[in-house]
Amino acid sequence: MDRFGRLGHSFYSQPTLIVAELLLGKQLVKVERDGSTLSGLITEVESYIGTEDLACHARNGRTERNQAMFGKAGKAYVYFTYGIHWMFNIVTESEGMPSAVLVRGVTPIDGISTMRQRRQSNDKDLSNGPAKFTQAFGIDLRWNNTNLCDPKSDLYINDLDQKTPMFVKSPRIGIDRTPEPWLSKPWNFKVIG
DNA sequence: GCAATGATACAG
DNA sequence: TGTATCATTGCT
Repeated sequence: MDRFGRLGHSFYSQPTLIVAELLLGKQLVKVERDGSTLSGLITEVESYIGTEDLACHARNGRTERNQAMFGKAGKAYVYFTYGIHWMFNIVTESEGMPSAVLVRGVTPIDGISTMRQRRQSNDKDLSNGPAKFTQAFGIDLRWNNTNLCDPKSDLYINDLDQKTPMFVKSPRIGIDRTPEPWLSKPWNFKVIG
């Protein structure tokens, strides 16, 4: 599982759009308390870049909710929204520059039976959305600020040493009230097929 | 097309 | 302290 190695801080500290593109096709892994493993290949990501980006949660500066984004690259920023859903982001750039990549979908690889238990859906809808994915993987506030680079952390991303798959760029999803030019920035990357 | 469901942010 | 909003999902 860990054969190709966990991605480290130097990977995540690259410019956000670079990290976002390179994350496509990488293997997101979570080790459960019982020792079993959940994993999936990242299929869709979205970038939120700094205080200038008016769609980014850090647009109004640091708050209790978004403080993880101001931390080191490679840490998780997890937040609750719509009263129901958890969202999982990976912090990018240098410390103090609040930017992150939202994981919006993965293709399940390991632990599919666990994902089926946690979600009541057909296999197609197991993890093909930002909150579907966190529910399938059991990710919530407890993973906020988790350092994905730490060899001891139960959540990390594995470099499979594969070429970045073909993908399309689109405007970001669900940010309708964001003013231009940020509304139209093609910062949603989605693998084709 | 819209309800669910509650934390967050900001106005007053 | 009140309330509009929300980086969504699932059902009608």
